Amino acid sequence: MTKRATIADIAARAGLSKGAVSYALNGLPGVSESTRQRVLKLAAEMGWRPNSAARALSASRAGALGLVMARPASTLGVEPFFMKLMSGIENTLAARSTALVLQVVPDHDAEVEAYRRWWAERRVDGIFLIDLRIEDKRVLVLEELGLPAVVIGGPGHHGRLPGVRSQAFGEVAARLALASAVTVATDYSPEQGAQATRRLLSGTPRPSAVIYDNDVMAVAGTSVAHEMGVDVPRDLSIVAWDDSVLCEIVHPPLTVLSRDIMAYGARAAERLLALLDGESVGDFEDATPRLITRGSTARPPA
Amino acid sequence: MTKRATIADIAARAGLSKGAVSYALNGLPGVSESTRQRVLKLAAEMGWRPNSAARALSASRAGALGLVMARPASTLGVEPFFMKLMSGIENTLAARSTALVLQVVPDHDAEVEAYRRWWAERRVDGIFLIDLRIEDKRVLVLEELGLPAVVIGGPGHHGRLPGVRSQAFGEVAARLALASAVTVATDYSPEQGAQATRRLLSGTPRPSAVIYDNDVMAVAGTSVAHEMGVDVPRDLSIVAWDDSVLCEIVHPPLTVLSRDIMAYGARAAERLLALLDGESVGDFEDATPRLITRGSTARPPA
DNA sequence: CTGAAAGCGCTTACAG
DNA sequence: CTGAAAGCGCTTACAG
Repeated sequence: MTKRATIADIAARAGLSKGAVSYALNGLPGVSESTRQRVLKLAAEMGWRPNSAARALSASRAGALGLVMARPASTLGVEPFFMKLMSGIENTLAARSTALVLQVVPDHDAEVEAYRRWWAERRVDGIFLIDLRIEDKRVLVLEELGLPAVVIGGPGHHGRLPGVRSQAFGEVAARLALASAVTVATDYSPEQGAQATRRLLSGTPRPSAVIYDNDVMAVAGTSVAHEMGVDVPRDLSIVAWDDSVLCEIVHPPLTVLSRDIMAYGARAAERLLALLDGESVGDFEDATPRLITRGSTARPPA
Repeated sequence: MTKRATIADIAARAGLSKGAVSYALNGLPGVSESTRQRVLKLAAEMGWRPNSAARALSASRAGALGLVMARPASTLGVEPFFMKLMSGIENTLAARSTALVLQVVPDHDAEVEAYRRWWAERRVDGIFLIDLRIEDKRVLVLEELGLPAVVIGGPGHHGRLPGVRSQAFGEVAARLALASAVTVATDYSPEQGAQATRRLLSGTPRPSAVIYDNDVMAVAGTSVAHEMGVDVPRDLSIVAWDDSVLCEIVHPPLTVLSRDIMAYGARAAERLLALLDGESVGDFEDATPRLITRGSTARPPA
């Protein structure tokens, strides 16, 4: 096992004090440009990287950010959204030598517990908060603890207020003079997606189109249509909100609203880092979705 | 923002030295049972938790384990395997106050870079290594760095030697006197799964059954069969290795080989923790899969 | 059984 | 522009 270089090692080699080396390494004023260059070169040669614990202890910051996913075990991992989000966050953090600490818990109570523990242990400097609800108790806890947080709209919760979308849906339906426009609430699981579809397709009048709030429900709904002998897209158009490979591989491939989720995660990470640097960051917009037309949508028969 | 309690605070309240409090808190010999109880009670009252940085610095261990996923951005998140695995790992770690640090990178080179960085920064005490190949360079790097690791078989790489399965497949085929038993290599993406299926179904004799090494390929393959007018399961039986909601929601629902991935992750975490405690842990077996028969398999017509 | 002290590897005022 | 020193909150020999 190789040996790790410390600031003391660099100081000894450079004939400087540890303090001077620290200033040089951190780009702080107080050392001449020539010494700084010399120190930087030595540090690179010796493969020096700051000991995260030592820096965290002395600088009172963990150098890590936290993300808790509250999800029942059964639905875990069915939404590609989260892996992509994490990847986006993570790319940005790595460039700033900040770690992402992840915890998966069954519900919001456990999530709050995780925040309290992280705070008490000084594990993380800030939090990515997902699936925000109205009057969310998690927000209160984070404020009480003084843990900076950035809110990320998850699948199905695009931005801060889920209700906004149902309202917009209603308004557009009215503007287009649709005969009817129904919103059905689900828990985003394929089971409930299938069930809601079955109910809708059994009613009269039968809808000519359904928009699903995630990819798994859309795929489940497509399957239900098949079973019931409803042809997609001739008798029923289907749109999935948030694309994924799933939507491409089913038959017919689904028309989707697609967002660049990795970019979204990256922007959220930049936001949180800026917040920690003391910059005041306003609310930020969700990624704007793009419509990708595939095989599941068609003009209804006249 | 509430104030964090430190060992010094407890010591002051208890009228003890910091050292004594530390011994009491860590269950070390050297304090009377009554003082220990008193200290424990005080600590709980004051909501004390060890400062992770301080403990890491003095004890020379990070209190965190790392998992790097090397995946091209495009296929990220399509396999539910990883979220479940992380969740299993994570549950076990949380109980031992150990954090899971995650990094997503595009390839193995970047993965190795991440290990070096983590090592230099003392970010993690050990590594969960996934998708092991034969003569994997990552193993060498981890050994060189002295970073303990536990190998986890990922989707498609069940255990240490992918090749073992093709061989077993051939042997069983011979034993059952099958006319032919072909193995096609893919990159586990739905695209290649679809492509391989198309090729197989266009050949003569057309196979009566296909076993896919993950869920997405199986779903893609089912779609291809539909397109080509091959009825599943009458003309073609399909089995997916590793269950997921996907397999349940497509039409017909797929017969699968299912493993309890969360439990598998939990066991891997126990292994790695034991390794760090200096116990010698042997190789451990992959989770044994269970066959769940659904609608995609049938006896071929005589 | 307990206390006083050094040390982990950094950062950061404070003197020179 | 640079050096010596204290401190972050723990752990851990070492004396008593």
